[in-house]
Amino acid sequence: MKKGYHHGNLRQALVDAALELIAAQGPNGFTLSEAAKTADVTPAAVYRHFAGREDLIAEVARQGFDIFAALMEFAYSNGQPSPLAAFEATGRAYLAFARKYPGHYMAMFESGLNLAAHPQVGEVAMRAKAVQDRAAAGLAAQLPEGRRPPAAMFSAHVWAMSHGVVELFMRGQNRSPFPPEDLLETGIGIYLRGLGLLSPDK
Amino acid sequence: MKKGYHHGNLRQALVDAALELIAAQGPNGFTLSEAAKTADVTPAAVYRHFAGREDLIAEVARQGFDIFAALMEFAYSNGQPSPLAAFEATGRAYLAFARKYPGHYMAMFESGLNLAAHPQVGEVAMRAKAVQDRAAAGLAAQLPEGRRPPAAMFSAHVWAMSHGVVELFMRGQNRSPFPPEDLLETGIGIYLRGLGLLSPDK
DNA sequence: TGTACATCAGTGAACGCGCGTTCACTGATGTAC
DNA sequence: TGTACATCAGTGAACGCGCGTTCACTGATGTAC
Repeated sequence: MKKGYHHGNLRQALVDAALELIAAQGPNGFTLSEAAKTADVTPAAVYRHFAGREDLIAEVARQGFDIFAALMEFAYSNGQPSPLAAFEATGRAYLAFARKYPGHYMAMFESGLNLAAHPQVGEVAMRAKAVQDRAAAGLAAQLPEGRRPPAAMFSAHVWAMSHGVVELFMRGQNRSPFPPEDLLETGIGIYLRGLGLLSPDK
Repeated sequence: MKKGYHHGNLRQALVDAALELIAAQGPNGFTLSEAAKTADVTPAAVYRHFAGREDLIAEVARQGFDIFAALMEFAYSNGQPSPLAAFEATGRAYLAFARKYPGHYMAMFESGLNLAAHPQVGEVAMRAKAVQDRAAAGLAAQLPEGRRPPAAMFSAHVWAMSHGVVELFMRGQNRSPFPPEDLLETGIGIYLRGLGLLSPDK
């Protein structure tokens, strides 16, 4: 990390501080002042780099969606080696992201950030969502037309279960005898079998 | 509503005020002072009925779990007329509760309330969870033993999808072409088909 | 029924606190000559 | 290379605010005689 002007990379240092605080205390426990203190800087210094508190959270979320989109792209890898394998990989990537980047995840999905008020964030979020949709559509295309659910519905189901597993069993105080990763893997497996995309005896 | 002593039912009036504020501004937007003001009372008056801010939220959550448990009991109705019908009814009840009692739902699942620190709340929460588990177990019992997933896993899957649908598509800013109720109904339907509990051609 | 008294729900003022934000400033860095 | 100057990242003090909580109080209600 190069030390440039006074602090060097204060902007990113503040984002990192916010991430740490959000991960530790939740998206609403974090304060601008505390982030500044964590970065060894006066609260006023924050305003050289961000319009205010909300703008800082938005940047955290934006970086999160960016990483998330890249991870999903990588997992999906254009549907290779098969639509099914690619789809399952995105499911695993979702949970891996939530586990590895808890601060980002909370800023993205639990901070109540208004995406419409931050178009640049919304744009990156859309990019990530597009990967999920593509993965779902690719898999749905394997079904005979008559019994093919709309890809948007398909995608929503899987997203809902993924998000639910994260919120309830990875973040929350709810205990399950099964690790979140296993829960999601088996849950999606059963769901795909219901769609006829997995053989019933697997 | 009887007017008893000075205010009458200030305790419940405060709970109701909190519910209104939580539903409007989220579980962390609510403040003790604002709740007092909404109930036309000085903030200090709150301390005649609650130990503090957290205790008030806990009571909101407790009442929520109470209503929730009753609703689930009613929907389940001891597995009548059939395990499948009863199970599906609990799924619908979950979403109906989230829609009809948003303030309660948020206090219960989004406030970050520490259940361990409020044993009486945890107890009622457990009671609600027990209904879900019973519904899942009853349905799982219909499967041949070899291909029967643990009821706890089964239950977790459905809970995760339900919670995910609420958070993403009922509360959140995410749009789906399908109403949350339809999303959950179809999602659970496909899942049950995957378990072999619904015929594949329904 | 009427009076004196006890209770205790709610008041009003005050507290210390940390918050987000502003502003004039200062002093380290980069640049022109 | 050295000096004078411009830039602008971060400082330090101050602000108004609403928060949760405390405390001595008051006055409406319930009760004993």
